[in-house]
Amino acid sequence: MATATLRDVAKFANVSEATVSRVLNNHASVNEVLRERVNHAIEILNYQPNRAARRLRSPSSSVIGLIISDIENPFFLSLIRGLEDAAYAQKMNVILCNSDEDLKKQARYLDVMTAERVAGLILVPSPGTKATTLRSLLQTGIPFTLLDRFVDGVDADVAKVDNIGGAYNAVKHAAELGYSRIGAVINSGNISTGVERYEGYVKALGNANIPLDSNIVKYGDFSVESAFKATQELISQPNPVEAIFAANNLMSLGVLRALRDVGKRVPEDVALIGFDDMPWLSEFSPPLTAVAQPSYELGQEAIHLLLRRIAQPSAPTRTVTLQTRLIIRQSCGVQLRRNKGS
Amino acid sequence: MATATLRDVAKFANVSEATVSRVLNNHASVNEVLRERVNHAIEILNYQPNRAARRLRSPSSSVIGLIISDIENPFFLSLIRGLEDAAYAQKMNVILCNSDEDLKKQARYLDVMTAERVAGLILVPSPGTKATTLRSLLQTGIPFTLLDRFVDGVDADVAKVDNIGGAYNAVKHAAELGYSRIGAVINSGNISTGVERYEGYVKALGNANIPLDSNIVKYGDFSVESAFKATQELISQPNPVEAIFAANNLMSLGVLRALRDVGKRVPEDVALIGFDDMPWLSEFSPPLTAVAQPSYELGQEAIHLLLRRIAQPSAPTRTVTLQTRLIIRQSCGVQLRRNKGS
DNA sequence: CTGAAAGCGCTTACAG
DNA sequence: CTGAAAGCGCTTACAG
Repeated sequence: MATATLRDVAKFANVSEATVSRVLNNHASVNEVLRERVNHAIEILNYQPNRAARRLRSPSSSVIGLIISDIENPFFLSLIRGLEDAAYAQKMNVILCNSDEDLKKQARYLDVMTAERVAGLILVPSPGTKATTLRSLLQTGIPFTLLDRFVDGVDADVAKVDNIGGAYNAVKHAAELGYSRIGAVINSGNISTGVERYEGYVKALGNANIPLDSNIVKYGDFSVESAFKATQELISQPNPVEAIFAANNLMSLGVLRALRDVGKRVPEDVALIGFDDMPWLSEFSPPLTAVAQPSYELGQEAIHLLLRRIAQPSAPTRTVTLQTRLIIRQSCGVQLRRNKGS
Repeated sequence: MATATLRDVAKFANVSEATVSRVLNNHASVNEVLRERVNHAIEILNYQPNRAARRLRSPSSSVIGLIISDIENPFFLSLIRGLEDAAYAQKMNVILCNSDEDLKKQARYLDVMTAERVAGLILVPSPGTKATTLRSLLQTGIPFTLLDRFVDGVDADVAKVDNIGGAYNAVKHAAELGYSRIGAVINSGNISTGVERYEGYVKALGNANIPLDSNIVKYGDFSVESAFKATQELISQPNPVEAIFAANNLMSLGVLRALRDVGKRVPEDVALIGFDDMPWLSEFSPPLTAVAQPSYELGQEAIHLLLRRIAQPSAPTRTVTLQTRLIIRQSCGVQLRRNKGS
């Protein structure tokens, strides 16, 4: 069943193609009779405008491209949702790709999106994304904003979270609970979130007059497995840690499992504070203390930045930083420590 | 910075547009010298082919559209991953939209996708999707397959899971543990998964000679909140339930919370068996017994079905049904019951 | 208010 | 092996 074209509709309705196009786009005043005839023809022929053709003529598109770095990471779930809701409110559609934290896939999807001539692009850059990559994206002229992570040396809009402050508060809380051997399991430094969360960790230690011991800072990628391994190394240190700061949700899970694996209880033997809250963390045993990110709002903010950029291509770029919130549950050992204190 | 066009490249390289196109598409033998010149020009001008224009001429596309019904539901995470991996292996790109279990959004994204002229479409139909909607999709001639859920009266390829069997095994397990008052919290009947899981529930009760009591079957949508409410109704019944079967992951969470809310312990007071496993269910307190779906494989299967359909548009449609697996942890009360038995 | 015509950026027979 | 030309399905000045 070959799809009908605008020309078919025009013939069927016995009008010019221009008229059909006008009806389609709700243009100016088209005679009511003709409009009816055209709409009738559209219905009969089951006509679907070809967006490719349309875009060729008038490059304004209603679709926003979103490249997420890891669709399997629950952190992105409500972020995507917030982003979509904000887009929807502006009558924009969003299409989503998953780069899988992989530079090659990211490059491919960047190509797909630019070739699709989306109206704008929102990118969560994969680890190791080069400034040059983004600069040549800039060259294509398609408006884009960076989400969650930024890349040094690229002048672009960024919607992110205060990672330094979030990590700082988490580790500060641990210090206030009386822990002084506080280890960290962090995603490695080729991405801004890892760098910043480490910075917050260091800052909090300094503030609490706890010396930084690089032996109890271990790195991984974003995965459960890498955190599992990192934790194994961490706890095999001669001088045992009392608490662990895990730099993201999946890594918290890895830490938890590694601890369990060797029979360490949380928080009795080792306390745990994670970054990223998830809806089901309170159902965990123990309920996990974590730094909650305003992910829904972050998604919304990305849309706002992008829309502003589309409207004013040469306005100065801006970075919007949203605050995090520490949600204290059981894994940090509050209860334990309070009891001890009293 | 206006993006360069193929014509610009042709001029710059001092060749015809046809030649540039041939180089771009790795066509037949182009003189090595010209090829070099063209490639050089492409580099210099930072040329990006306009996919819209290309598609207008030769409608074969390398992108597959995926419409997910709820991006916030973790069930879809590894499903998407499997789907993408399979697509990637075939050099196809997938773009994703979220219909949010909403018929209006679904219609909109269906439009976006068909207008984009994607090579094929994979759809997780939202509740209440009409057969007529899908039939007119069929009319457009764009190949599509249904994923996870099917719609009666539509002759299309379907990749799904054995929901009846999965629910049956879950409830059978409960019965074997000695529970006879087994309630259910199920997503309502306007979508195939809900219908089938209910069917499995009924079948298992029948098999165990437990009379079906419609007072302890409560309905909701897919959300935590709806399951929370449904559970409140359920446990306010005069004759209390001993176990609850929850028809999906988010609903399990809702059941758990509602039970906690009134101080009921799981599994001591009420046992719980859910549908859908999640990577972190074993970290729950108690670890949740659940029906695991092979979601990664399900995603892969959808791609295979679609690719076959694209290759052979008029081949008979098929339904591929994957088996589930019951993962027994603590929430069903195995331990409890075993101890009691011994 | 409506139509004829040009053109968006490509690809592909058709000649040569 | 290469180029001139037609055309994919639309939209938008330009006339009238």
